[in-house]
Amino acid sequence: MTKNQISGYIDTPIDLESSLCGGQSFRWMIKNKRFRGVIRNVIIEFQQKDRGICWNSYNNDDLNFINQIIAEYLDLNFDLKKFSERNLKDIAIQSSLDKYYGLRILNQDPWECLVSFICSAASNLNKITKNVQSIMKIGEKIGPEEIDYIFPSPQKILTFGELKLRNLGLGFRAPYVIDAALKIIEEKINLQSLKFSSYDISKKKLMMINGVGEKIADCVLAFSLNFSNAFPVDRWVRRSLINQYNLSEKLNNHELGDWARKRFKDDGSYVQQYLFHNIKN
DNA sequence: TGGAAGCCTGGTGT
DNA sequence: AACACCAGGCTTC
Repeated sequence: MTKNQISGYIDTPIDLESSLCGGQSFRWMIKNKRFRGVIRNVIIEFQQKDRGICWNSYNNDDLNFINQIIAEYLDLNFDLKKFSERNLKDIAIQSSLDKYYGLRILNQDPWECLVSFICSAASNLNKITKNVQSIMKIGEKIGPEEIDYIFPSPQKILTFGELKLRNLGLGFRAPYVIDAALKIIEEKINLQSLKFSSYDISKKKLMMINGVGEKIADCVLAFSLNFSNAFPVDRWVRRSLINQYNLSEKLNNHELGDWARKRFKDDGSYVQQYLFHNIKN
């Protein structure tokens, strides 16, 4: 038997709290200042340490692989310093950077991300987390902790059924999750392939799913499909845009999103998260 | 074609 | 204590 447990250190500013538990992902558990979760079937723990973070993996000891999936998940190729420099004159972005420097856009599994944000409709962080974590437990348990599950496949969720999803507390969102699972099983949508389509086409495809409108589609595009120009507009970001950039209350969320995508381009997803955190907390 | 009601349900405020 | 009201949105009318 191998030990299966390895660790490492990443010397880059990463704010674990805002990145992992700030509303992009809902499956990280904090215990003794350690953030535990599952990335690509590998159980990982992160902890803030000195200028960066340290990590442990528990069911995989392939160092190259772990380094690679962590770098991908935490978007380590994105240069926050340059991001800040590009937006030096933007007071709203700078004031948020002061507080949340190290907040990063995650690269999550698209299926898990899609289900999570379908659950987010008219909900709140606590409730979404409960919903997502109970769905997660439909999947395979791979470790001793409460959080150590592989997120269930579309087929598994479909088999589990709408009624039981309702009973987990999803409410009116349950049939939406089922519709998403169905469209993926029937290959009407291939989430992985969306990475290689344009922003507009990928977004339209996602919005074919019942319960997925512009906001949820943008979240999935930004937080799991690597579309850095995606800019989800919820009521908080709406308020932030109107206040900080002096925009009219009369603009609807679609128009605000268009405005932001034009203005921030490939910084969009980062700008959105920084504005979101700054207005919420 | 825009705008508001309705949807599940847990949490918060009164 | 019980009750209204709302929440990181979408669909329907």
